[in-house]
Amino acid sequence: MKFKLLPKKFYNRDPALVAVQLLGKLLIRRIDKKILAGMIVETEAYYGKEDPASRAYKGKNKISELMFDEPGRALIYMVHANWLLNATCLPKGQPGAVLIRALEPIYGIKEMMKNRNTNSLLNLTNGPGKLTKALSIDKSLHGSYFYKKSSFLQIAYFRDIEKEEIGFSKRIGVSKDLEIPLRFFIKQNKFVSK
DNA sequence: AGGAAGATCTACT
DNA sequence: GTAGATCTTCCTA
Repeated sequence: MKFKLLPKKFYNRDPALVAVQLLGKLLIRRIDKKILAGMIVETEAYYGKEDPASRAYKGKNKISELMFDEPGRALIYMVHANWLLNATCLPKGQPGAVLIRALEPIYGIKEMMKNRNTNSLLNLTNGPGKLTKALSIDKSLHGSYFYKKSSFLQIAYFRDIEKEEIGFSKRIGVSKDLEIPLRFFIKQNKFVSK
């Protein structure tokens, strides 16, 4: 299977814009010669010092460091016993990231079910911690380049999403959110978390 | 060395 | 709808 990967410059923009445009794209996890992949159906945007919910709110630390790095890299860290997957945005020096919150499973569904130890398709990847487990994503993939052919973690073009299909709301599970909605999802998709 | 926090998940009512 | 479990990183001493 051949996929056209998103170029680096795709990520070199405002996180909210990248978050919207990541909807309908394919997240690919390569393991040996197998692939596990799902369509991105839900995202959230995070900023820097003006965003109290951001890891980069208080400047750099080991986790947020990568948010200041070049765009198009995988930022992975643990919260509440779950690995969360983000894509870095904005040019080097400016912090920004998009959290991938939910996928619609496309390839390797059997394998994902094994990883998650469940038979329920609907509950396979409908949450940030669930999708990382389903695709066996962990700290070892931290810093991967989404746009490189050699990466084990990639994002490719898949489906076009119309403006009318996109819904938005405030971010979920965030104690101090901003006033503007920064969560984006595909309306009427069954795999969006509630 | 120890404790607290955190962008969650599951199971239960 | 909510309580409890779970684990890694960071902060303070």
